[in-house]
Formats: sequence, structure tokens, C-alpha cells
Amino acid sequence: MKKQATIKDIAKRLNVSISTVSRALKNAPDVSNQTKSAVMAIAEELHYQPNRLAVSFRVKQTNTIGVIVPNLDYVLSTMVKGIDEVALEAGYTVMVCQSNESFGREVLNTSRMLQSLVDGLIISVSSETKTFDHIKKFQERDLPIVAFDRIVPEIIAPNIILDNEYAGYLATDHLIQQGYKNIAILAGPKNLGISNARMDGYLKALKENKLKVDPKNIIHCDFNQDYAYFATKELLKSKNRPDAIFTISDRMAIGAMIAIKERGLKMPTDIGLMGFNNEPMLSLLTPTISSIEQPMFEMGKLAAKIFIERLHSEDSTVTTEVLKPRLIIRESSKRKQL
Amino acid sequence: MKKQATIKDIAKRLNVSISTVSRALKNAPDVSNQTKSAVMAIAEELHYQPNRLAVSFRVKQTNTIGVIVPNLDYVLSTMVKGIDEVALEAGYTVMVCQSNESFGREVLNTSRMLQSLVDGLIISVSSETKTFDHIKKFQERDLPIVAFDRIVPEIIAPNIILDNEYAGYLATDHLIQQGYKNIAILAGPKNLGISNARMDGYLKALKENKLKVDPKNIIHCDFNQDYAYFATKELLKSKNRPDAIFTISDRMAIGAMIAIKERGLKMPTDIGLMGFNNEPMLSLLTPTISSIEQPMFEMGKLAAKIFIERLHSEDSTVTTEVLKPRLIIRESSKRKQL
DNA sequence: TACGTTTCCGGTAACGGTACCGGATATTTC
DNA sequence: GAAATATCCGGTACCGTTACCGGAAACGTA
Repeated sequence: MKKQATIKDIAKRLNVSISTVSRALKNAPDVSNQTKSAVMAIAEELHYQPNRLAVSFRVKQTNTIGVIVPNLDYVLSTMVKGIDEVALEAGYTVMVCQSNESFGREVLNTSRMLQSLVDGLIISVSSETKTFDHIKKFQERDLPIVAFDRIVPEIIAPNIILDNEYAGYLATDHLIQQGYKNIAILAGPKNLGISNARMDGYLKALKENKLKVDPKNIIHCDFNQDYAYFATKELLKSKNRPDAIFTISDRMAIGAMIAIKERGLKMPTDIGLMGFNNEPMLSLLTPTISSIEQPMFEMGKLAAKIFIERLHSEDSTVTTEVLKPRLIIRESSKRKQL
Repeated sequence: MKKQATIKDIAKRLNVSISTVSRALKNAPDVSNQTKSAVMAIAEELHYQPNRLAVSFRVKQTNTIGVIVPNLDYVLSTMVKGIDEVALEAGYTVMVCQSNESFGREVLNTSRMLQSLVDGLIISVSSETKTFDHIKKFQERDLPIVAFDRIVPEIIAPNIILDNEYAGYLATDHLIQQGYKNIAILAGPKNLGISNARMDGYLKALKENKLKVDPKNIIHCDFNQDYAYFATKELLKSKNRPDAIFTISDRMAIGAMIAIKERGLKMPTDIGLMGFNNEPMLSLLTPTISSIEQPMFEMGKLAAKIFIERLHSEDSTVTTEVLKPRLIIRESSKRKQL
């Protein structure tokens, strides 16, 4: 029971050559239907399972796609689910690794994947990642790369991304329309593209509405509840404290909320609050918190779809798919009644 | 740049045989230090990367461990992170697949993994899984299995599991100590071991405290906020409505909470509520919700540790590691002041 | 009948390593 | 100084499968 049957075993049983068996198994045209069905029958009987390792080794293709994400939080795990969905459908196996926002881990993961000969890489880079040689190695080997969520301008590859600038604009503009005038932003890490894009949207909304940009209202910090808590605490101490806060993630919004409550301020009257990602819990909090929703599942599916297309075509034109966010208005920012 | 260097290339460069190169590369004793360093140097120069596929194929060992989980929610993704942690450390690559609580998916995943020749399986089964032939196939091939979180009594393999009965007991007993007398339980799917274990704990606590068990107070439903919502709604309509509810997951607790609030009942005075898993959001709700915490990260690490041990030893004694939960008391269940 | 075409199949090399066997020097031992 | 022993290395089979080449029989065609 321990030894797996091979095509050799089938060949022996039928007194045909292994090449015939191989061809029969993959339904090649130059095998008679008779021997084909005979081969199939014996394969069935012997519980033959092709040795994927041998095949992969031979054809230099593993039918495995490597996926690297910084973590598996709500947003990313949903995206991964989307990738999984279409990859499995298309006969690919997905290998998911978390970089834990660590550059070293990311490099280790890519190197392992390269050694295991994945057919390519779908990646959302860690926030620590500032050099990209480890990713370029895939291209040197002609393995397709698709970047999603957090993209990599240094890498020429198809991108699937949220319109983060528009998202930042949407959120900020909404706050402005609600009458907030001194809006702070808790932006993410400074080198991260999505942070900056969201902030650009924030700046654009302020500008369009002729509001002054106050540098003290722009705080860079980690995607982290605690950081956001302390940052907000500081913000609220200042004489000219903001009357609204836009955080670049829901976790940060929670941190901000705690600081706001501690300070005894009421949302949305005293101060407005907007998160980002629209995690389900937001509608359970008091007050419920407004946010930006992104089409996570669709992004994952699209990433896999584009990846697989890329795998099968020689076409290497680089496209960027930009998906639109959606504004979710809840109590924390709804000062005006419609 | 496209072609990878092989040991053959190194051998040619140095005018030695490929076997010498192979041995030098793995630091075998029967190669002189001189040639070793020469080989290393050329390997470096040629950017030699061993073809893991070739090696795996040859030695019939992939150094990859397959992990199958029903989903990647808070609990499981943390456990997976634990697995990742020790596996990576030990030089193993982890292949994570989600079954999405679907039996078909789980079978597909196991079969793919078997074909890719993972070295074994760490699994938490889907709630749909009632037959286990797909898992037994690993054992037929002498590949180690470790089950965690949701274990499989039908499979003889090491288990890493929470003391779910004790957890159920802890939660229920706590509610009783707070003076609740008519305690309902929203248990999970009926065939799932963890559901039943937690319910056993519930029953034990009732019995110990000489409380009557009311069958109407035991509701089986999916791990799902909406189901829990409707179930609670029904429960609260009944004449002799429960004065406390213990749900087997935090998501269900949320559903219950919504129904409770809709009904106009106050926690903890009118009714008590206990969740399970201690998701971070619980402390943000109003009221904050009591729960049971399990050592997720440790469970993941332990699963991987035991798996790797199993891989390296012929010992096949089956152990069950039972980890202890922790009671987290918050407002939703704290009726008595201490 | 003789020729070209299909149709079907077998043989073999190859993919990149590993493992084992055996052999040629160099080194020690008495 | 011969025999025993290390030390180091080369040759080769092999893992399971695929790709390619070539050939024999069966068939059609003139």
C-alpha cells in the first residue's frame, strides 16, 4: 500500500511501452481508443496517481502559484480567498506565505519559492520592503509577477490596486461635506504607496474645498491600534485640535476611537471619524464607524485571473487595474441629517 | 540569465565530476576542503541554486508541510502563523489551503497535496467532513498527520486541541456564579467535536450546580452571526426565556447581542452573554463581551513542532496535547460586583 | 502491384540531482 | 619496504515522466 503505482507498472501489466501509457493517459491522438481505455482501466485499478513532482521536474512547470502577503488579516485573507477561488478552478495550486511585514521573511519566502519552482508570484509587499532584487529574480527567470494591494512601482508587472487616492478623497470630502473643517489624517508608514496615495486624496479634497493643510494634522504611524491611540491622544491635546480624523485602516480607527472616548468627546458632534477597509465589526461599535470599502474578493480573483492569463501568453504589456472603493457612511461621521 | 546553473556547470568549470560537486555542496566528509571551497566559490559566482524539485523528486521528500484549515479567520490565521513560525525556522515550507468549510474542497486540497508530495499534513477539518478516506490516504503512504483545533477521532494521529469541555464548563460556571439560572447555549454544528465538547462542559456545569437542563435551551446552528441572531430572537420570545446565553464563538455572540438589544434587554442585568475566542473587538463593544481565550499561537507552534518531531522519528505513539483556555470576564456577564 | 499515407506504437535520451560502488593515490603502521 | 589504511574522487544507475524520432503494419490510391 505504501508504494505508489507508476506508468511503468501499468505498462508492464498491459505489455505495452511506458511511452504508450504516458500518451494514453493524457489522451494523445496517436493512441488507439482501445489501448487508451485499457490503460485507463488499469490505472484505475492500480489507483494510479501521477507523480506531480516527476512531471513538474520534467516539464519545468509546477502549476503552483506563489502568493506572498504581509499578513492574513481581514482584507488580505479575503483577497487570498479570491485568488484561491480562481486558481483552484484553473487547476493551479496556491502556496501562501506571510511575510509578517518583515523584509527578511519576504526575501526568505521568495527564495524558497524560487527553489520550489513556483510558476510565478502574486505579491503584496511588506511595509519594510524598500529594495526589490528578490522580486526581480523572478523576472530574470521569466516567471510572471502580479502585484496587488500594495504594489511595487520599481517592478514592471501587472498591478491590481484600489484607487487609493480616490478613496482618500472620498473619505475626506465626505467629512468636509459634513461640516468638518480641521481634519487630521493618520496615514500609514511613510514609504508605503497606499499610504501616500490615500494621503494624496486627502490633500486633494482639502485643496478643492479651499481648506488649509496643517502639517500637524498629518501623522505617519504604523497600521496599528496602539500607535493610533497614542497619536490621537496627542492630537486631541493640542490647542487647535482637529474636529475630524481620517485613519487609513479600521484598526487605527479603533485606536483613535478609544482616545476620543477617553477624552470625553462625542462622535459625530464634537469630532468625526472615518476608518478604512470596512471591517464587519465597525457596524457593531457605538457609535458605528464610517469607512471605505474595497472589493477585496474581486481584487483577489482579478489578480489570479491576470496572473494565469500572463502565464499562457507571451504578451507582456503591463496593465494596472484600478478598482473603485465605496464610501460607507455610518454614525461616526454623519453630522448632518439628510 | 534565464537558464539556471546546475551542478553540471560547476563540475565542468572545475573539471571535477558532478558527484564531487554534489558532495562538496552538502559538505560531505569525503571531499577535501580545497575542492569544497573551490566548488563553493564557483557556485557563488554562477548564482547556483539547487533545484529543489530535482532533489525532492530524487529523495522523495519535499520539505513541505501541507496545512488545511476551514478558513482563515482570527483564530485559525493566528494558529497558522504559529505553524509558519516553527516550520520556517526548521527549514520547511508551508502550503496553506482553505477548505472553506466545504468537504469537496477539502478532498480536492488533500489530493493536490498528495500529488505534490508534501511530507505530511497538519489539518483542522471542515465542519462538513464526515468521512475521512481522503485523510487516511496520507497514512497509507506513511505520511504523518497532525490534527489541531478541530480534531478527528476517526484518525489515529497526534492531536493538539483546546480543552473544550473545560472551556465550556468555565464559561457556564462563571455565568452560574453570577447568578444566572436559565442558561442557553448556542452550540455549533452538531457533528463537530468542538461543539459537543463545549456543550459537555456546559452540561457538566449545570449538573454540578444542580440546575435543570432544558432542551429548548440548546440550539445547534452554524458558526454564523446571522444564524445566531435568529436563534436568539426565537429564544427571547419564549415565555420562560433564558437569562443568559453562552455562544460557542464570538461571531455568534455578536448575533446574539444584536437580537438582545433589539429586544430591549440590558446586559448584564436582564441577561448575560458569553462568547468564545476572545476576538479583540469584544472589548470595543457596548457592553464589552466576556469570552474564552485560547492559546492560538501556541497551538500552531505546538502542532508544527510535533509534526516535525514525528517526521524525524519512527515513534508513532499518538499523543493528545490539551491546552487550557482562559476565562475573560467583561461587562456582558459581570452581574455581581466583587 | 507498387507506392504514399495514416495509424499506432516502441526505444531512448533527458530533466538535475543523489547514492552507492569501486579505484587511485597518499599516508600510516610494523 | 610491503601491507594496511585513509583520503579523495569518478562512474553510473536511478527517481517518474515526457518529448522526440523512427519504424512497422494497415490502409488507400493510382
